[in-house]
Amino acid sequence: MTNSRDSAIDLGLLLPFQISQLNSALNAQAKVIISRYGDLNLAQWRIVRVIALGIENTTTPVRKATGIDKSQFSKMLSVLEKKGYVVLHPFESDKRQHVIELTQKARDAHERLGPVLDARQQHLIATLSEEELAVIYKAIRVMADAATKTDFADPKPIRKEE
Amino acid sequence: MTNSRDSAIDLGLLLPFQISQLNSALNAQAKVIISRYGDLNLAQWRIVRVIALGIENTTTPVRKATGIDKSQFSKMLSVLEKKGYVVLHPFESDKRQHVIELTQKARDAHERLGPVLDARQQHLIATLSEEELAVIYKAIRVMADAATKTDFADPKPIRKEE
DNA sequence: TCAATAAGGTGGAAAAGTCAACAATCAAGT
DNA sequence: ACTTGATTGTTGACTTTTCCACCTTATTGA
Repeated sequence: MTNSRDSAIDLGLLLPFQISQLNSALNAQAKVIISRYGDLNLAQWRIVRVIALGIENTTTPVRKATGIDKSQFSKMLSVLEKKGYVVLHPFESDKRQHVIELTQKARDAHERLGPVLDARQQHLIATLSEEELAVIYKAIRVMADAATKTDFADPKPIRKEE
Repeated sequence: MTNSRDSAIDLGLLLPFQISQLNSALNAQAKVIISRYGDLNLAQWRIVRVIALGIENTTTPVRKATGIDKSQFSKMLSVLEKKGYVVLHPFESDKRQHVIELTQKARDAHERLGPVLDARQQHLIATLSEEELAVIYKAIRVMADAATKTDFADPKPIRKEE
């Protein structure tokens, strides 16, 4: 399990499969690292990070930036509030939304964890060149776009019995 | 949700995050396609496929090839057995394991779905060149390997309070 | 042969994620 | 101002996934 030679990644199988495997490994790694530095889970950490980086600070944009389902986002946000990582303020421009403000606790957590995760990112891409990274970013965009279609080449229209 | 422009994929954020997003999109796509052709879920389908392709046919190697957690693997396998996709035989070389045999039903399912998923794969990589694909496969290997470490560069040895 | 250790499988609990219904709000037109 | 339709966030039920502790089988080494 800790050795990639055991996994299907070396079997030359299909790409989505390999990406799934890679994602699992990355998730597990992130989870271990994050839990070592506090009591946030991955989703919660991502919310904190998006806000700490100043990317967004109101609910809907943060939710979309993190890619979290709105149901889970609502739950995670209330957990963050309970644990004292965020304070929610009314958002005057749209009273359905909230402005999310990080507490000192959240900023501290971000300052401790951020560098560690940056180091991890460096570690992940250490052996890849700029050009290769550019290819990867492009491929992610292309495939994410292609993944939105489910009705492409059906070899046969299919009538099945069960 | 169906439009990648709304997601973090365009935000230039960290790689693991983007991979996670991509994986979600691919999963959702695969789920739709597979459910259209039968009553298997992704994990079950992968088990069937690994066996149908003749890669492995005993429990532990199949489990490792599919990358599924051993607990879930056990459950999925018994579901497959109940639904009549596989028959389990004792494995004389190691009585803890089983030999997994596909039924005709499973082979039929594989013959129907395989080509569809091949078409999907083609669709996903349609705009990528051979060289780019090679880079991607390499990057997946490299990152999957790098993801097995959790104790690399700690910027500071860290003494934390909680 | 007999412990001791490792590996596989199982089942239950916990966590994460999904889905559908609902109320509040907004935007746009009338 | 009023109505209609869409968006947002919340909640609770439900499903899926992940984690963990236990038991059985193998393997190793006295």
